Amino acid sequence: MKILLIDDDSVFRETLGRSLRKRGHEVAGAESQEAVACCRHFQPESILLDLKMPGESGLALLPQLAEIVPGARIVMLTGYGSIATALEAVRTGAHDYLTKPADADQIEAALSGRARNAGIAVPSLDRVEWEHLQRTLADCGNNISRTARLLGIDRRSLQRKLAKYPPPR
Amino acid sequence: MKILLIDDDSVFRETLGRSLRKRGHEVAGAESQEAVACCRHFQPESILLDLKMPGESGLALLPQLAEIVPGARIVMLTGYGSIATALEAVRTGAHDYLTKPADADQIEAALSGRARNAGIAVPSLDRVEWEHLQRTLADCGNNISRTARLLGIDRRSLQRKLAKYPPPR
DNA sequence: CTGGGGTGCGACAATTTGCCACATGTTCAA
DNA sequence: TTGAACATGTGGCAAATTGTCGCACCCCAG
Repeated sequence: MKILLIDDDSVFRETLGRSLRKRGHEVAGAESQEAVACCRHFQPESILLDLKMPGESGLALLPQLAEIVPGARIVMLTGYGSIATALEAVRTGAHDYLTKPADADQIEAALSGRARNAGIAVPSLDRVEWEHLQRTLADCGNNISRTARLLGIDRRSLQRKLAKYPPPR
Repeated sequence: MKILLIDDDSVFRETLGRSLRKRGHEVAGAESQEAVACCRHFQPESILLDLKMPGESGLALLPQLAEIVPGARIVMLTGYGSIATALEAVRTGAHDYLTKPADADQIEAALSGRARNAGIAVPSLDRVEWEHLQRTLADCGNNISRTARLLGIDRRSLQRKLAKYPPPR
């Protein structure tokens, strides 16, 4: 399968690209800038599109890509998910939506359009907390003080949480 | 606008129905059982469908309703929200997806297809924890031990949380 | 330059958790 | 009927987390 990875993080593109090639796919990578051109040349069957990128938002890119390769399966990827953005993505034309961290298996499944996740695993309490926290933090433009106020916890506590989880991921 | 409310909670149907009628809509309500038949007779333009119902899941009902009234706008409603279920709903044919608690304004907006969004109050961390906890607990048939295991916390801690929050709320 | 915000961090008391134990219930199958 | 397996309610305690203050430093509009 011809897959195009669009993400401004080159390390991520490389890592994921390697994994997908091992599985027998033909992979190309691109930053948001080159995305449109690259898509035109490469004519991928599947596209993995990062939602949050410095330059143009993945959401803006989506319609353009869909026009260039109408048959391609487009999957949005984002660091933290919210239902609102997921719906937004799907409405705009995405076929699926994933949140990081997503392993190569999940990504491949989504790109293939294979049904995944029959059983919706119940996330742990910590997991839920972490996701909500990340989402809110992003909404606040990484403003820790404001985030803490919104979440109703002390800034110090937020700092500690942030300092603790990140490493293990 | 002709609106059909499908939810097994009659109180909820009544309350919401009243609000929507005040806004000048023609509203009918139905339980999951009667949903299909009711839909056939009423021929609504919009349908609000509860995702989680005792009998048949809203998800199962969705395709049937869509067939009966192809032009209707179908909005899923659920007590908790997860990206996975939201996508599932949209993939199955829903036009939008809301999570309780949703006020009449939000619901009306969604049913009308108007862009809503804008001010989605950020829930506090405690609030998120509480909701996820309640939802999981319900999934486990109020089995505290199992819930605690799923959530990755100690049974004792869960008990204490349950004992603490309820009163104020 | 000054005040208002934001960030990072140390310290300490107040809470909350994790964990074990024990006494009852319930349920199901031998 | 009896026993094993599992659920629930509680008590107790050490360990971990949180809430709060305080202080130093940055940055930026006034």
